[in-house]
Amino acid sequence: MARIRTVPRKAPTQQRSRATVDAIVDATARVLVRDGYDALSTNRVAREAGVSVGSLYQYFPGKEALVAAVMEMHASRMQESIAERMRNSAPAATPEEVATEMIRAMLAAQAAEPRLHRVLVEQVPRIGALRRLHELFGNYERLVEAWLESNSERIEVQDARMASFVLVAAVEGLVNRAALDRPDLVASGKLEEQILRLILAYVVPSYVASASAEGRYGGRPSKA
Amino acid sequence: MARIRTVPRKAPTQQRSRATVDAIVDATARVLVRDGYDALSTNRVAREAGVSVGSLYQYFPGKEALVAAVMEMHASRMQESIAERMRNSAPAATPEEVATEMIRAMLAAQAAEPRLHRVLVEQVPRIGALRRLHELFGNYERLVEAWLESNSERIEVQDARMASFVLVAAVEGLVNRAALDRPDLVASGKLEEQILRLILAYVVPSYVASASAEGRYGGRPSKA
Amino acid sequence: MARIRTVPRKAPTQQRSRATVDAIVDATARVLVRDGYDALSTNRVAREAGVSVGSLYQYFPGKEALVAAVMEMHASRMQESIAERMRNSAPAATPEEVATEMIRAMLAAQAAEPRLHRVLVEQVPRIGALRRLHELFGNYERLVEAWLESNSERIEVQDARMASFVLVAAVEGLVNRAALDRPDLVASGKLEEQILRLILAYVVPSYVASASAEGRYGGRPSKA
Amino acid sequence: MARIRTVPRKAPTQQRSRATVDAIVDATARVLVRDGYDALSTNRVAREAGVSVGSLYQYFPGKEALVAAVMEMHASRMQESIAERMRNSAPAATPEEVATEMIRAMLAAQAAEPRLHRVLVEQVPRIGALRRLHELFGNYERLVEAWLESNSERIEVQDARMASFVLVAAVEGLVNRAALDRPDLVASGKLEEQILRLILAYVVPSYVASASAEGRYGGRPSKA
DNA sequence: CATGAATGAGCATTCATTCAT
DNA sequence: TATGAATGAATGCTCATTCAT
Repeated sequence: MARIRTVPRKAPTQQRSRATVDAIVDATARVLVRDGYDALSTNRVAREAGVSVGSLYQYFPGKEALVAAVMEMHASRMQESIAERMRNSAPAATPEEVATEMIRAMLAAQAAEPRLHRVLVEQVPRIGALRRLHELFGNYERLVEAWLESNSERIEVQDARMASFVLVAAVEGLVNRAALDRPDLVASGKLEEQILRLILAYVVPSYVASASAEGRYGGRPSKA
Repeated sequence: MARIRTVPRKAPTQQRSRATVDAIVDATARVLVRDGYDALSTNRVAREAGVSVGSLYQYFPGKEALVAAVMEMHASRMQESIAERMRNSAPAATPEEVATEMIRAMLAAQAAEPRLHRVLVEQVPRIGALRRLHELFGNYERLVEAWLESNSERIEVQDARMASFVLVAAVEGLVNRAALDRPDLVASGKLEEQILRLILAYVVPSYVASASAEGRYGGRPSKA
Repeated sequence: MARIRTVPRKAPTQQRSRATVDAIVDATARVLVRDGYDALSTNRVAREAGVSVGSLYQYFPGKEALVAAVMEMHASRMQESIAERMRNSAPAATPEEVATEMIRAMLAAQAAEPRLHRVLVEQVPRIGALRRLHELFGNYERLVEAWLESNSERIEVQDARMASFVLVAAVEGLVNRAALDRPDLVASGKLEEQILRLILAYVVPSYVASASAEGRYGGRPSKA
Repeated sequence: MARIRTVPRKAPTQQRSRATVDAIVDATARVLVRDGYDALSTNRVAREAGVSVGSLYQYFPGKEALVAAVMEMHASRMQESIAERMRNSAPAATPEEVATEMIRAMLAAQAAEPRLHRVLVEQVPRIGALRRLHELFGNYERLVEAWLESNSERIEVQDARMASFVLVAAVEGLVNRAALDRPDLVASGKLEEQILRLILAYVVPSYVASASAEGRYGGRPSKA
């Protein structure tokens, strides 16, 4: 497979070109959502953007670069959305509250542009364009890791790094699958509840053990 | 996008036909592994199979159908591999043993043809052929649900159906991500251990709470 | 500059494809003559040949290969034309007669398809396609060299190899220029006469010296 | 092929314009040498010249005009170089000396910018721009004709006009072919020697006849 | 005059698909 | 049934040229 450049050819300096680039990126997102990755072509995007192919190639060396730009845009927005939420959350909070906040952030970030997110995750082949999304998940992992370590005295896992990978990967898969197959769980808030249980049980089993016994987190109320 | 048929045009009845079809499917798998989904074309597959394009079209209506057939083959083998394992496991076993067995089956199924599996998971989501894999996971869910219900007296979850969805989705995401980004965790067996902890902690927190205190499942040994 | 293949992709086996290939080569020659090398494109040739682009690409990997095929055809015909003439010439002949025969062969070969020859020589860039023509001239040189050596006792040059290069290159240039700028000289037979003088004077000055004094070869009749 | 203008759109009057035009022509020559005729594009030349495409089009109507300008420049320099040499040569000289001087001038003119010359001769014939070079050779012919006539009493040809055509065309072909295929002959000076023999033998066979017998001009020393 | 963003016709090339043999 | 020659729509991409700023 030939090396593929995903870097924009040149930075648009004038105002007019800035608008062109934006129109192209937006058009790419639209085509991606409407027709899917395989049906996306430079000519189609150009037409959709109301721009000539030539102009498109002035800024993007090809299909991959277009998708990479959309990916970048989407990842930035998700990132920002999450950062925003974290900033606004109470400074001193229980692990449970922090975890809840993170899960909600993750769900909200995906919920902003659900169809675009779906296409991006589902259809974009594992090319360079996904790197940006990997970074994003990497950031997540580090956030989770930090959270685990800052609560080390109450946490019951040894390897915080591995644990953060396990958690983020599991939650990611769960959220994506749910978005596809069980939107009802997302809407009803049950997904959130169950993810919370999954996470907390993994991290502090003893805590959930007692909470579950009281019927929280979808646990079975103890008979006694 | 035009409606795409992924169903074989006719079932091969004679023996020679059967051999032709097999040769084509095998060739597709080979091309898929060697060159990737994008480089796959009907002409190339036909050449690889030592068959004329015309013959190929006699049995498969197009590219998608080829990949679907490979997917079907792969999913069947995974299914069979798992069923086999489950049949061979002891009839009366602890939840822990059953869960371990299921996780191992899942990992083993993927490990059988790792490169094909990777291509299928990475590149094929773009087309509808992934549905077959989803079915497979649907089967999983029912298996897990049955397991949960047959152990209902010891299980600490209320809604077995939802729990099975949560578990399978989480594990699926985890296994796929790990296969792509952390093969080391798979190889070392740590992934298996952590998945086990994730599952059991979710299902029977109290059980893990005590086990974790003893240092099992990557838990932190209690100081006492 | 990327490596360019000029080799046909596959040999046509069936009768139908043989006709297709011929149609393509003929169309290439026609386009070459009518529109020139730069205006030649695969699509245009295909249209001219009444064939689809796809068919063209089945046999020729690109523009260069098309031109190479035409070149091959033309060179073969020239070669054959020359060989024919040489075979038919008297076995025992004076150097003068042999030289005359060779010059006539060269002129006749070019005269067969003058416009195609002109385009080929003038416009085709120095790519692989010209190699065939170089071979042809190489053959000429060897022919001339052999002639020089077989007449060594009367010939007044030392290095037959270099002399043959000088002769062929000079005559080639002369013939081409004359074909372009002085067709009158070609038609009147004066070019032939002058080339003969040029060659013979170079090879056996003493011979021409006396002949020229008698007014042959465009020489000035001696006053005496 | 559409009619192509190769004439500059307007003559640059101001000094700044003059500099711009020079920069463009120089850039064209550089691109021609570095990348060849096919890779030459107006945008590329503009970039190379540090000028905007718009400015380029202010002075040159297109790609062909650029090359024509370079050709013009190159031809002028060759012309000048030759005139210079002729002026500096001794007024009363033998035909041999004059011929030698002319050949040297021709070779030297080509040698001044060998790579540019090569590109121009090899790749540019395709467009009309070569006409300028033909003019140059026309000038040569007139020079040679004059020389022949001023030595009419010693020259052994009748038609000086035709003879000059024959000589210039033959030498042109020889020099070009040698530049492409036998640079060794050029470097060693043997080409010069052979051209001299070719010319003189054609013009004054009797002279060469005796000289050749003494082993000059690559002749075979007479046994006696 | 200079700039460079924008244009779009046109080119090379591929590939799913058909159908005469 | 099998073959493979033929098709042509569609894709990625370039570049000469224009024109608003």
